[in-house]
Amino acid sequence: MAEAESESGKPQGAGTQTLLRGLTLLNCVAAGVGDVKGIAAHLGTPRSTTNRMLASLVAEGYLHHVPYKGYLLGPKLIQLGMKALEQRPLVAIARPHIEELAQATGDTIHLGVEENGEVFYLDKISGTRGLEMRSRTGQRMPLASTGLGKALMLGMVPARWPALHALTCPPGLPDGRPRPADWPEFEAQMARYVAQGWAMDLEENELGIRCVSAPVRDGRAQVVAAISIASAVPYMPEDRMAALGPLVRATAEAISKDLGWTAP
Amino acid sequence: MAEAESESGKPQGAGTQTLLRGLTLLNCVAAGVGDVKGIAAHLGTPRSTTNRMLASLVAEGYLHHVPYKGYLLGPKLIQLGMKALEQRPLVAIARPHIEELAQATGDTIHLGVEENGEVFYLDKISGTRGLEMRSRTGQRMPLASTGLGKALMLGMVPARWPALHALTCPPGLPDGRPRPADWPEFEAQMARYVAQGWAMDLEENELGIRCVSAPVRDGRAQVVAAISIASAVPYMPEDRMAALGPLVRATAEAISKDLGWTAP
DNA sequence: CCATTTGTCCCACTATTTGGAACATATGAA
DNA sequence: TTCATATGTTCCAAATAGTGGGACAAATGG
Repeated sequence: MAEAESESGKPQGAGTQTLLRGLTLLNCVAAGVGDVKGIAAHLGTPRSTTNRMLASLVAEGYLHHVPYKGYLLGPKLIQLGMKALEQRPLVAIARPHIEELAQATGDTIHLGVEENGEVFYLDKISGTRGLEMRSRTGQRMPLASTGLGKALMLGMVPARWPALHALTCPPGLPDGRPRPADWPEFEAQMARYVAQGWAMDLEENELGIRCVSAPVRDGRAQVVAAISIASAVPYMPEDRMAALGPLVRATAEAISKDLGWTAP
Repeated sequence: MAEAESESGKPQGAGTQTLLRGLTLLNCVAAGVGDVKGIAAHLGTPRSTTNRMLASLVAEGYLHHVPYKGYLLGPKLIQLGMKALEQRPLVAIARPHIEELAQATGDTIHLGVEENGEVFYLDKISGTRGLEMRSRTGQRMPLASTGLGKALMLGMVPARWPALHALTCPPGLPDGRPRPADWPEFEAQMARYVAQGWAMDLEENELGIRCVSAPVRDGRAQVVAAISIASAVPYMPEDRMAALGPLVRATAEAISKDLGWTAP
């Protein structure tokens, strides 16, 4: 079984084939592939091997099994996921701050970090305005089109901006879809955001949704996360955004202080 | 390596040692054991094997690694956990529990969620007492007059109760129709239900039908559903309801645990 | 500075996993 | 009903994937 080896002879994740296969299987099911045949196809394993793993995962509660119907992610994964959130000190530390912010604004608050060139949503407090945002904890989004993402980009060297911007706006993208400004203007905006210490998202990720955001720094002054206040356009006129900017920034700095950061 | 085999000679999760070990490892970390030595001890594996698995899990994002500090659950688990919540086939999960409850009581069992200020029936198991209830899966009912609804209301801020109560009892409602108690008394009842963790419906929705109910919570301790035991008055004297209360509650909590909820 | 714990390699041995095959059962469409 | 297909279940010889001991370097924390 010739496995993919990158260039030199290092067999990436060697010595744990069964484990990695099982985890890939879980991702398969997470992606919505719930039938044995489909799973076996994705994994490249024969039916007998696939069934053996499925049975074990079901027995341990990592999968749900509806006989002759299909497989779904099980309760044990919910438990693990929740624990994973709890264990992130960032989430625990930021909670009280973003709760206060949610209270004060009535809008939806997000907490996220950068991961592999994307935003990773770590926490969300839904606003009290009745409207529900599509965003979800555990979700990923592009950096350049989201408020959170732009705040995270404020902590990177500007040299990385073009690539990230391009990644969000691939050439030949159909019109009519929300997207960030084109490059030269995008760069100008970012420069302004750096200067003021907070960023904006003007319906660039989702039509009708605007937000203001700010970066969170750790003890080494590195940007490690970002928070944002998001709401529907009617609740987010220009002047309100201008007023909220310093507020997100202050909250982000409060969190940063809890992480050991000290104001310059 | 004598593995635990339950009673007869069937080796429980055979053919997936590495996978199950890896998952046990994740649970280890979830339980707060973040050092290699501790993990190896819990698993009963030598350092070399333990490290190999750890490295793979870190590489795939299932664990966080702070070198020479320890291991924490990783972002991939947050993703999977959230997906699991989305996929949560409430009905499938609750089924075995409510079937058991139906078996034990012989009464009609309902499973429902809140939707737009109403109860939405997701599942129903008819009782074995010969009488058939009008309720149907997919049906909607008021919150304040049904057992399910009141259990769902237990998870809301009490500030929402008056509106929901009023919605069920519009002014000028003709007499003789079943209805919940008038406001001050209704509130007193709800307070008692909150305290005991389960609710009652005394022919408030349908004459001749009484039921006891309890809320079901998810991993975030949010009330996401409710279950109820319903039957005709002759089968539901006061003292039986008092006895069934703790039973519905226990069943509801069993379902909650399957959804990732942990007892406070 | 020392005592521990950890990260990283190596490698011979074998227990663990593999995957083909055959059969029983359930599902859904005709 | 029938059929065609997908699924659940078991077996077993082969060999590969995983094991675990050991030796070394590096980092930690007192």
